[in-house]
Amino acid sequence: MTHGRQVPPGGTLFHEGDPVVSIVTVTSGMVKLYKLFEGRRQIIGFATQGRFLGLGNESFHTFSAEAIDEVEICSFSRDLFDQALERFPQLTRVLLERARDELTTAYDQMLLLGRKTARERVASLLLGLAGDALDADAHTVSLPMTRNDIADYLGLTLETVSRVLTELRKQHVIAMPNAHLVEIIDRATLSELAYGP
Amino acid sequence: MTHGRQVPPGGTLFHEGDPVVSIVTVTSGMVKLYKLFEGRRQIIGFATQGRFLGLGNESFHTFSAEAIDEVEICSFSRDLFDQALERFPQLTRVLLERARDELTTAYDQMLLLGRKTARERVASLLLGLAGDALDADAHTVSLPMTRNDIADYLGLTLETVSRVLTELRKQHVIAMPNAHLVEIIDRATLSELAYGP
DNA sequence: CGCACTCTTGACCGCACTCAACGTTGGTGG
DNA sequence: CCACCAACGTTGAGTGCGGTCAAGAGTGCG
Repeated sequence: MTHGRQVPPGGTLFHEGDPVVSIVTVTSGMVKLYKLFEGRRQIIGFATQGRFLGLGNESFHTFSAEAIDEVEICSFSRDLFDQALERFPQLTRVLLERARDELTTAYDQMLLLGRKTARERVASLLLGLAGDALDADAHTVSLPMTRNDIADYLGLTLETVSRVLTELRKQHVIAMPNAHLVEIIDRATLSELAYGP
Repeated sequence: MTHGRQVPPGGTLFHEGDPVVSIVTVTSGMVKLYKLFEGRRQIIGFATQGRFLGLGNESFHTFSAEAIDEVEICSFSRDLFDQALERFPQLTRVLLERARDELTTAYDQMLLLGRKTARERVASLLLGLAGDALDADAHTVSLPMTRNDIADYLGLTLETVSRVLTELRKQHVIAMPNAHLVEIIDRATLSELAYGP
């Protein structure tokens, strides 16, 4: 069966280790995907409109998923999904391409987590979200997640995230109309921080 | 065309950004896969026997690959690979499954890089390599790579890696017949460090 | 209004990094 | 065969970036 659903902020879609009973796609809103270890949390990605959670065919979820704001999702039962794969073999290719994309971003994130400074990490996030936006070169970036979420995504603490944002603001690299909206003022500086010269 | 080749230690298989001209699998030896940023290096994985480098169909390599010890590889031309995908559609499924596996390990590594201490990172590496070994529960782990390679894989410095290994040795968690061979003595402690209780 | 939650800012701390010296090992050529 | 050297690994001393702890300032909701 296919089936739409609303999930309120903070609502759980599934947990790591849960058996995969249905394939989920995000219709609107933002979902955080994370893993836990000894009370510590690593957010491995933020999923927005159009994103598959998982790539089908796995038995258990390898991460947890939780709504950040009001989220709409669409679920297919595994059976239906598997039937679709039988009927439209091309679909496997599409999934493979998705997997490739996710691997590429995962590798980029490993570089960030292993080798970038706090400033560079925040700059990378801002440009990453700016690029994700529908309007490709948007000057404003929305940050619906909390500072804690950002920290757990970037391998930092919420205080460090806050300090870096303040610093970038004072240096007129960004402006912040409010705590969850960033205007990119000096994209060149941000880009050099995130990706080098 | 398909085509086997030997690569000496330190030899380059390809660089990040190079166009993908052939699909490469590792036949023997160990290859390090890495990305560079501003002179810093992040090793995203070590590939051993049987591993595909890349998952076909991408235009450019997303990481560099370099031999650690004496390596044998087998390359297929892209054309041949694409033909095989046409003829044996099931192959796409196999690739998708590989991609899933690599994503799972990438997510685990993101947790490690973002949220684990130096001790926990080294313990994770040792148990990871022990699990990779053909003999599943081998209690000796081979470390053909340098301390620098290990550091760049774990998001640490070579000095920290060396210090942690020394510490684990002094605490009789491991023994080291030589610098590139580790005997696991207290697997329980190692496992608790790496994966929690 | 009051409570709870988030964000910001400050003071201090500590884990891992940096810099430096020394030890070990393996390869090379006299 | 051994002296030399370069690469790698280990260890020590000191530093600093980001973490921890704590206080205060918004902000939104019942």
